[in-house]
Amino acid sequence: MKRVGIKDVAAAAGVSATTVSHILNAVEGKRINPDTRQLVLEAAERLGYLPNNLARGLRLSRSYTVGFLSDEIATTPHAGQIIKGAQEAAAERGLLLLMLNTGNDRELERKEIDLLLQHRVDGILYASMYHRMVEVPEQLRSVPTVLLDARSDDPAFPSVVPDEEQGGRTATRELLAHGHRRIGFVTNSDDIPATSGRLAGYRGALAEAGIGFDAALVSADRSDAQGGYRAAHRLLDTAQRPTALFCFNDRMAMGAYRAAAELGLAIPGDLSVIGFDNQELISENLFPALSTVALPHYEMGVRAIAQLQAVIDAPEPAGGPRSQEVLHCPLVSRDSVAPPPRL
Amino acid sequence: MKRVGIKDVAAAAGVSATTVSHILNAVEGKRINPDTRQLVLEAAERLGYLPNNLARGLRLSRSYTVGFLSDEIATTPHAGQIIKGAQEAAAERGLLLLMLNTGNDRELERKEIDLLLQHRVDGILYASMYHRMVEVPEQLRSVPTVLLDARSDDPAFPSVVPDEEQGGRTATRELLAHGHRRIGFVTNSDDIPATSGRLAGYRGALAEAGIGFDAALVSADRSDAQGGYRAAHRLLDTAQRPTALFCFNDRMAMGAYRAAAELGLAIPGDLSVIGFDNQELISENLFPALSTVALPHYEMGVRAIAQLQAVIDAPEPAGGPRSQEVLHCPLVSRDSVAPPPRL
DNA sequence: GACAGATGCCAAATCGTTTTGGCAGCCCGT
DNA sequence: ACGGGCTGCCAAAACGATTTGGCATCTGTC
Repeated sequence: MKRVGIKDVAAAAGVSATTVSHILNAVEGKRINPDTRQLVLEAAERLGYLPNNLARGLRLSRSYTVGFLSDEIATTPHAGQIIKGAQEAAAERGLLLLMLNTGNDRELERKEIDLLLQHRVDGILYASMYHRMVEVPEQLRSVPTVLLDARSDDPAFPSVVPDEEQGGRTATRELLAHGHRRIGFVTNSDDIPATSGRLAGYRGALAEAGIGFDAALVSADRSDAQGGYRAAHRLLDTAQRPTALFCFNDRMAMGAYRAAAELGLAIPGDLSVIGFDNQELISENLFPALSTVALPHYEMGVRAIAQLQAVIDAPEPAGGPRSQEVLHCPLVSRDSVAPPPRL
Repeated sequence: MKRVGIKDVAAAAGVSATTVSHILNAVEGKRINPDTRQLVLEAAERLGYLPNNLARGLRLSRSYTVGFLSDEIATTPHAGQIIKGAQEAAAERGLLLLMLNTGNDRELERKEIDLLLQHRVDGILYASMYHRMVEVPEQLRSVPTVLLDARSDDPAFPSVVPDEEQGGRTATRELLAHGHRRIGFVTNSDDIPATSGRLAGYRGALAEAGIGFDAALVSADRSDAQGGYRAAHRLLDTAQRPTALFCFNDRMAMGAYRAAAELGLAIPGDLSVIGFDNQELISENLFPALSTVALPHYEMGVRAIAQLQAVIDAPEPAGGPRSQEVLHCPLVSRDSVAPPPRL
């Protein structure tokens, strides 16, 4: 089952392979008789000709392929949207995504990058499954690379990350807009951009509203449902309990729901809750459905490919720093936020 | 930044490209002086030689690349594990995964397959994000293809799917083993293998235990938390209410939890609940943590690659039917199942 | 009718591998 | 000293596209 090549098309159309190539690639500055063009296009169509990308790539030193290298694809459902965004944006540009994940194994990572280089990828998306600082492997200096949901100290690498601070501000403003003044922050204590950024956003929004920051309203614990449950309990068990909770993520919010239920507090009647991440599996299935702030995963994938394209097109624009893109985190309003109870 | 080629290695080692190729590929039946071999290996290492896969593929008509074509990568977090399994199994064989998703757009799918064929993939994994019957596109007949989490009426395509019936039996047996006799089944009414298979498993396990099937114990609704909530309510509001609930999936189980809470039923003290799918985001974060049956996503990815490899190695073994693999769904025991309450 | 410039096409080189079919030496037995 | 069989290597031809540098043929002008 031999595939048809350019020569088959040439033979069928009665011209040379050169001419077929010129026509199919719409080469500039080549004069082609309209009749011949028609003949060739028809022959190609009829034979179902598909150019062999390997041969093409060999000649052009271009594989039309991009490596997508991520630390852990599996741990979070977000992965899907990032990949989808990158994949669709890539496809629009005629690029295909070569997926690999390293499992945070540095040695494996080295081998995988070698594999990608063997395949002569046009560029690499170095992705993290949660927003963090990374140490970019040396090998990636030799190939166009964009950091996805990650940043490096080295400004030579473009990056695309979510705007955690704006997200935190948005969440807090949403609660303020409903009239809340005592707003608890259920957070965690990891040293990652999400933690510091969302806290900064929380404080910023309070300051805008002329509300002083009260450390007693911030409670940190593990960033899962258990942690959220405990942290929320600590805040709600106080005499002057907050009327609203901003939770670091949806999992912690899920725990806060349970704490509220135990205390007989109705959401959102007695207590408003807002989450972060928009993990639909949780936020849509909780009762009442959880208002939250979404991470722009799809958009991040799209932007990363756009950045990569830019680097590929303009390899070294003066060695200057590359674009560090920060993406907006939109509010997703559901049913867990309402005005505070009347006293 | 020219990459080093086989000729550079040859020059550095003072031999011909032919010899380098023979040595690096450990070609059989070629006599090589150990000293020369050493020399070449060192030169290759020193120069950081990486073979150009495009050139290699062109010569061998083999791209060492596999297409992963799925309908909707985004809708379910399971996707990650399938991809991970496939990716790791592929990497072990020196294969890279080319990811594409069609969004159930038949026209887009056609174009994407063409793209994969242009890239001369060695084979294609045609994946679905939930177990179902599919109509395989004609184009896939010309390239080794394996169906992943999907089946076709055409036995020419090997497939890998989960054993829904065994899963349903396993879940039900777990409840029976704890002493339950009145077991409700919270299910849905879609016409998919999961629905019929899990029901069959439920009935099978009951029969094994000598318990008659009671249609009043089966309640169908939408397959999300809302649906689970309603279906569970219907079962629990009866006079002779079941002591345990087998839920079609973890989302429905999440709804069942809420129904139980409303009725003042403690889990697992008053009511045992078991789910299906093992969506960790839910099952681990519910309180108490949800016992459930896992879909073997990772394993499915691995097996699909193994099957694909088999097809690639033995293109047409007599036109006979290909292997239809059905994978075991293991029990994941957490805290939501206990013996029934004493009357 | 001859010449210049356009027009329309093609032959051959190239990209970096693998693979086929040798070709020199060398050793050995006679 | 000579022929034969090993040993160890290499030259050249693929693979299927793109690109460079023409080369005929035609058209119009004088």
